[in-house]
Amino acid sequence: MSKSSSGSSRRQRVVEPDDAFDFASYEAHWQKYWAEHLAPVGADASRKKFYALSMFPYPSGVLHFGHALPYTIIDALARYKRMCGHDVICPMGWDAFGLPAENAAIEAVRAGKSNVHPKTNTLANIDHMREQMRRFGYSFDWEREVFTCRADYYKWTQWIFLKMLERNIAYRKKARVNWCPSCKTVLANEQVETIVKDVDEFQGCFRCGAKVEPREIDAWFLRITEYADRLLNGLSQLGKNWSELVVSQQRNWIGRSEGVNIDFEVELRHGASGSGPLTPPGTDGKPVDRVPLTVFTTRADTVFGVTYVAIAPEHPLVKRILELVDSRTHKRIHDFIQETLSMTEMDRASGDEKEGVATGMFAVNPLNGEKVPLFIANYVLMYGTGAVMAVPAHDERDHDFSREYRLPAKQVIEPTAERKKSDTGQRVDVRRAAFTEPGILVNSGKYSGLDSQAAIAAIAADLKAAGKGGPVVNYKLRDWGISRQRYWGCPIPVVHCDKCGIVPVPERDLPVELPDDVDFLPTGQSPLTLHPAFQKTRCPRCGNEHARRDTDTMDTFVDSSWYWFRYTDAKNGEVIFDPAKVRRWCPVDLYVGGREHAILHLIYARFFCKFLHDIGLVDHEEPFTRMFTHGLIQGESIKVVNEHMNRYVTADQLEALIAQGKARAEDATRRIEKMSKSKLNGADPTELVRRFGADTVRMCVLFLGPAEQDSVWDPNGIVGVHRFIKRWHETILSNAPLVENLPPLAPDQRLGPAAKTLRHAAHSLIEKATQEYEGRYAFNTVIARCMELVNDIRAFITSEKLEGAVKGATDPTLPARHTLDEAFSILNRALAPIAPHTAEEAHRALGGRGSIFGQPWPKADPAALVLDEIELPVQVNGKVRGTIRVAREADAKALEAAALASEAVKKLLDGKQVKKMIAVPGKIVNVVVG
RNA sequence: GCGGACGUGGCGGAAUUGGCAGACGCGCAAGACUUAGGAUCUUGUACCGCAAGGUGUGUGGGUUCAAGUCCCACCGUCCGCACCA
Repeated sequence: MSKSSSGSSRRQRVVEPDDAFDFASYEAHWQKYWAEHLAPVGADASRKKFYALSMFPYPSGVLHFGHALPYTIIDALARYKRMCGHDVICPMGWDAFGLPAENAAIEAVRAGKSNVHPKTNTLANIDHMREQMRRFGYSFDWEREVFTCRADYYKWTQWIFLKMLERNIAYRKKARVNWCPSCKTVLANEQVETIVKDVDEFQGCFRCGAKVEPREIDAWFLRITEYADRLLNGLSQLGKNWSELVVSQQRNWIGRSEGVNIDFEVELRHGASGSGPLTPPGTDGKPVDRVPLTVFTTRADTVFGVTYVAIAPEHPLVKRILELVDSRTHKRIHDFIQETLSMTEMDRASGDEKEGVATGMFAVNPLNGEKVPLFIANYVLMYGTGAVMAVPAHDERDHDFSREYRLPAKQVIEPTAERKKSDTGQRVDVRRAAFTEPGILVNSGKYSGLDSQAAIAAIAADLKAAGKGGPVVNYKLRDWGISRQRYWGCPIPVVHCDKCGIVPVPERDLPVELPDDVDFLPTGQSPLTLHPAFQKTRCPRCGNEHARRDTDTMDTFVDSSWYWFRYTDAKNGEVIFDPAKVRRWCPVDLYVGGREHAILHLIYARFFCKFLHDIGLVDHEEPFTRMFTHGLIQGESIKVVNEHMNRYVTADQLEALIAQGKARAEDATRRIEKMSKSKLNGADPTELVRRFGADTVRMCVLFLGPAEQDSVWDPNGIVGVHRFIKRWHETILSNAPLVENLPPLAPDQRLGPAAKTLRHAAHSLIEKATQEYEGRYAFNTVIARCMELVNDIRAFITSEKLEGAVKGATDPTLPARHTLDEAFSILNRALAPIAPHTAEEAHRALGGRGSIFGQPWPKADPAALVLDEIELPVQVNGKVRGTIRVAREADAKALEAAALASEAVKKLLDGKQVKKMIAVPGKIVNVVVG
């Protein structure tokens, strides 16, 4: 209620900028100037390099707010680094393969439109977006531009694939994959996400949200698991230069766990029945074989508490069991497996019912010789070995399952003495709940009395010695399936030959070009299958005329896993890149991008970098020295639900509806959500650039809040920033004559107190701005300080009465004018990275030649940073009661004296005893009275 | 459940090393200029109180001369992962 009433009072107005402030023409002028005069990159190898990179976009057709923030950040920092004298590259390109273009084309074909080929569309989108970027004043190095959909790029994507094939990093296998029935293609595990719709929770496609289905399919995989440990170790080296969020998510995703493999032995019996007794010895059926069954556990210390063994429905042993069990059991197992496997692995995981079937077989515990029943259970995943030793007493999942099937729990761990003493640790009743903490072993033969950690080590060592297992490391990370049954992607450069099998396309025949004339309407099989001329080829090995090309295309994440290397040598037609150029520019010094790529793109990119390192192409292992993850700019959506309607509206529409009596304020629900067309909560950055200018929009997205935090776009908030830009511009333009052709200061001309204060403000701004641009990236605070300086400057001009005075060497205001001149120059340079057009304009207005980006970044003068006199707070008993003005270098004694002499303290002291005084020079004085 | 982030005025946020909480901006209020203002400028604006003064950074404790900041316990919000044995 209070929310909706405050909402209706907060009127949203259409704010139009002042016509007299002609930012549009000067922005256009400077954009043209930069295009013609930008200093060539890489001209001077003696300068320190800086590689500024932002994630390249998918060319969807329009630049939206999701782009404005990262590109503004990267452009501001690139411009800053150039001013600092670095040799900077800040390239841009296009992640141009992918489903949206293909889907749009399909839609258009179905709607009967023409000229909608994904290629045509994509290239048109790119031209449009490049132009939008120019309007923002982004100083990207367009001569390095890459397009993943062009053969001159994907030739090298294919080349990397061949290198991976050579090294057995790429391989083919039949696998259960996630199939998106709507996109009609395979998704990688990382591309499947949990979707909650109404009350339903299911595994859906990260792109379209459709429920994914499992499918068995022959597909190409990249052996990223081979790199699991290196990917993990690399994370710790990145340290504080990567956000903790990304690092922990990647760590989690790799999911390293150290444990022990233990070989149980299963007695296979012919005619075994799962309905038989569950306690050993199982005697139904005839023994036919004994086979090893390896389980993986992180809690080998609980091995004496095993009361059954469970295997995953996909476990290879299941087939053998089905051949042996009696017909009733066969049917039960068969039905159970059918049911379980019809779900995706992740759906299975999200269900909470633990179910399973007894096989009638028994497994022998290698450590104590006990025979325990063997189950097939839905809660066991094909992780580790796909088999677990179940310990209901010390594992919650096993405990749940054991209750369902009335299996015993046997306690083998006791809390440590220390744990028993604590308030939560004394009572352990394994019949009621599993005790999952580590502790001291009991009922565990010779291991009894050991603590968990020691027992795990001892048991692992003994198993190893006995040849029945030993320590192992497992990962959650799976190999990366890259085959996609879609058209608009990079063809996989292999040939299938009936005689030779899979044959790689020879390097000299690259690229395998994606044909244009393909019927790409989705049928469930790869569109390239329907293109006989593409598919039919000679086997490069045996010359067989009836070989077929692979008709799948690669996951587009492959394309984007190496693009930043190509930027260093984008036009090279001979090799993927000149290693010397990569040595010059890489690793990337700063990579800016969204959190949505924390695991997908960033882990693939790191993997590719390590691979290219291994084949000797690059000499570093981590591609991005610093990763900055920016927040999302969200919008406030308004949904009106009443008897007339149930839909999203804009703020203006809501107002109109209320005025017409068609809605009441309380019918509206406001929510902060990701900007989207359907929710009408978006803002079009290009439209805002037209109305307010690029500098305003650039500054505005940075002023919204700390760049790594999500923030809400407030359509009214832009006016404050726009006003500031105008004020800054106006202040410089109208006061430029005050500092025109200043004669030098004579040695005896000194700054007055106001000038010293202004100088102090200007130089501390340099310190502040430098610190932020160097790495803290709290641009909002830099902007705030610049606003303050403009306010200070204006007040200074008024208070020093600079306007009226005559200029000349004898002008008494000359020192003040010099101070003003310096403050102007500092202000302009501090703002130049963020608002480059206005900074250029201001620089030019003050008589500057060329571009402001030819100017060096200012250095703070230490002398200006210290004031002669400072104001310090005085506390009495910890509460601020007043201030004192003291000399800058006043020591503790002087501070104490000044404090005692101050009115505030005298008044409060009033005869009371001073117990203690704390005086911190330069900070504070605290008087403690009794 | 595990992991991460966060909690400060009407709002976005500042306070980086324990040292004047609320910078800067929005909004709001009053005034100036103006034919007009949704332009521009000036002033005010954490809360309670006429005031003196008091209270105040999610809650409760603690350390300290001094805590938004450090420690302990809790509450809440958001995000990610989630039967990984």
